[in-house]
Amino acid sequence: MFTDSHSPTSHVAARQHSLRERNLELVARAVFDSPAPLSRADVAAMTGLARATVSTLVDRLVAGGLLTELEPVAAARAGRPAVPLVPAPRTVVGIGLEVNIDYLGATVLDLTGAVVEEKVVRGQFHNSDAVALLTELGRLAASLIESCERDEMRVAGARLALPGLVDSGTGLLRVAPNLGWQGIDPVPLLGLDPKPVVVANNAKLAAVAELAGDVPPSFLYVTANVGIGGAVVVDRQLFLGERGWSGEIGHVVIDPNGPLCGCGARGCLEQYAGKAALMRAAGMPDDARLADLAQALMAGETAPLAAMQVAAAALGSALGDFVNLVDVGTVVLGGAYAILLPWLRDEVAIAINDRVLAAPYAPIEVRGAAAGSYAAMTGGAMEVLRDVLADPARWV
Amino acid sequence: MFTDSHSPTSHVAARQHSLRERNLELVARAVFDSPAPLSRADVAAMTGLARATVSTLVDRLVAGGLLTELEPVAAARAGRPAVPLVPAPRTVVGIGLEVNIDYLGATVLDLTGAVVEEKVVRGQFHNSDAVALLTELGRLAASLIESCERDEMRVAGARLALPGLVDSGTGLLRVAPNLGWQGIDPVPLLGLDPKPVVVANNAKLAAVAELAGDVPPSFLYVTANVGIGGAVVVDRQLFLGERGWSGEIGHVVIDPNGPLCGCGARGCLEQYAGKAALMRAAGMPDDARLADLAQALMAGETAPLAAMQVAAAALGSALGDFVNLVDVGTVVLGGAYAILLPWLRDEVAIAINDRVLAAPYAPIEVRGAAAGSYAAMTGGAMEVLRDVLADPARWV
DNA sequence: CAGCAATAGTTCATCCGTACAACAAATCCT
DNA sequence: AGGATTTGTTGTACGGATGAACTATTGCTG
Repeated sequence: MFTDSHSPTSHVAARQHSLRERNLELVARAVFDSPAPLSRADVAAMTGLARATVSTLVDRLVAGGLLTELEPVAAARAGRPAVPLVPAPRTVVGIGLEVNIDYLGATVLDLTGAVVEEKVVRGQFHNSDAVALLTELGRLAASLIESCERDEMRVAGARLALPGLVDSGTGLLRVAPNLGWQGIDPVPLLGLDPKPVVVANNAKLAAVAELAGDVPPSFLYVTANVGIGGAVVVDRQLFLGERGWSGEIGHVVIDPNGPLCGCGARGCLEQYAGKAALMRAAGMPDDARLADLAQALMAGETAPLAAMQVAAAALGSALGDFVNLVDVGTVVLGGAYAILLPWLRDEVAIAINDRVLAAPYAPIEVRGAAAGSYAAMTGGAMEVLRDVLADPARWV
Repeated sequence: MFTDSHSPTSHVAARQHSLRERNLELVARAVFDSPAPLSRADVAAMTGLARATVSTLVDRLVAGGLLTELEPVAAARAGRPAVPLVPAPRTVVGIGLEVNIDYLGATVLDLTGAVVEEKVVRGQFHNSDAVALLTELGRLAASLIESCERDEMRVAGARLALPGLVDSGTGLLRVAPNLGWQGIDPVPLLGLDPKPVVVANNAKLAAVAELAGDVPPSFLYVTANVGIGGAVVVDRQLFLGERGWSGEIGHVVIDPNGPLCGCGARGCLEQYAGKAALMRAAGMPDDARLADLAQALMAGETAPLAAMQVAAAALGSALGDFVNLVDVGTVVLGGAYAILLPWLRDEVAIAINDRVLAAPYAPIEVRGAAAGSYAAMTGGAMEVLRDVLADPARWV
């Protein structure tokens, strides 16, 4: 009755071995987290481990290709110069895959966060053939993997980002309305058998990409491509929900008497702040380009400006509910919203803070996403590398 | 950049000592979780620890008063009879305190989950004096503590449940609208200095009380007293949000053109499914008793029945949004909603499942709360004991 | 009822990983 | 040049888990 959460490791017996694993992780994290390179002595001081212990752990991480020693550089003070430790470039890599409405692609990131390779194929994938596309993406990924392994990099795994409801347990794609896909098991179609591939919703992986920048540990992420996607990040960790379906903000009720939505309900957020709704309200064709809308806005055209007001108010209302329910202090606007930020930010912030009960005590900050295009691909690769860091013992 | 969450312990060096702590926890949990008493050998089999290890750990837990050995009872098979291990009664206890709109009280629970002592004082605390009430509650708690210690029980700590916005970091009560309190630091007012007291919102602690029963590991909890409170439980753990203000479902927008709410916005859930709104819609005085409403409903009176329809639809809509954002498969209705369950459950379930995008793949279950009155007090005491179990090393 | 099989719990030598202290290495300062 | 200072390494000690052997206590069987 008094038992709380069983984290993956918490119901497993702790052996001597576990100490090593945990301290390996601790040391690796210390180096990866630090803005400047650390020495063994620095790590010892930060972690509280003995210098001797840190030394053996670091040696192991270096041998395993997770860390690299730089040339010792004399400090401005007395004493033996320290050996700077940094994440190892181009040894272990993670792969991010994505199918979106107008492109598919793959990116390879190494432990330094550098893009080792990236390939993107543009197209129009509205109502597309899942088997064909995923096979193509699989081939693309396979060529990247081969290239990596030729250069003696170890591929830690891959994450596939899809714009739909993905079951986090089984990896099944329940439905991706904008692709016209449903009931698909995407992993086998990629044909990357020996490599572990995990599937997730693209908004969630895009949110992970924000963690590379200067973002608070907890935030809500909202993005618009064709649909509206959302994600919850708590303490730098994705909050997926029971089955990976959290953050579905697109169909929050704005007005029970509002326009009919594709989902069957009335007055969903998507009918106010979705891309199509936005374009229509701005007096432009549904599939107009975002750049055209931005241009019209900069030109000061009234219909587009009014459309943004409506969208911002709706978005703010939905996000206000979101914050009331989840309580995080920051909202990050990504995708199309990041581009339209100048016309959204203040209005959204006002609407949110109007609705959030706790706002008087701690106002909610609204900001734009830092990660650029292909954020989901990047975030996916990052997630793979986060897993490596969470259990470095597997890789040394 | 690839760093994920730092749980309280995860950035601390693991020493030999940590092994002991973790395995103590593991063994304690195994015994506490098991429906039937376990032997040392059973625990060893379940945890994967060696029998020798389990023996020393169990000895320590028994010596520390967390576990008790029952009389060996011969099994129906060959072999030396096992010594059954069970949670120790009346050794270590947790205290739950609560101030609510019509009562204040304290309860003492031991590790078996039994109520050791409980005291409740009824009253009308709408717009009450915080200092006086908390002083009174403190005195009441002190007498319970004294009584416990006279009987050689160790008091592990206390949780104070308040119907308002509590800052989980500092323990400050920002505002409790129905008590008429704001900007209060409640802990010093209790005057229980040496004992650690943690403050939390009462809906959240009431949700914890549900964990004693047969409830799925993740659920949303909604309760109505005067205001509407909510909580998120994920994997048997309270999800508090960044500052402890999660689950504030009472002011989710139901209709932007709806009635004006005390919070300043329009069409909040509280205006449809709050106790006062409900009574008014039923044609009864705002402060009518719940039993009267239930009786009217059982008598089949039309106005009350219609009121329930409206409330259920609103509640379902808000909960639908909630589930879309947080993704859990179960909703538990507590407080007044538990009593009104027969007139709420089906309507709420239909409304939720109408709105939840993922419902076709996994319908949302709506159920009533199992914990009775004073659920927050009970949940608070349970939380204290959960902390004991999370770190038994501190108590042996 | 004696002897054997089976199961629970304990004892002890061993292994593994961290800690501490002493030491070697490499620099700055005077 | 020599002391001070800091880094990294080496070797011994210690704490905790382990597995095998051992004791304790039962049921089963002839």
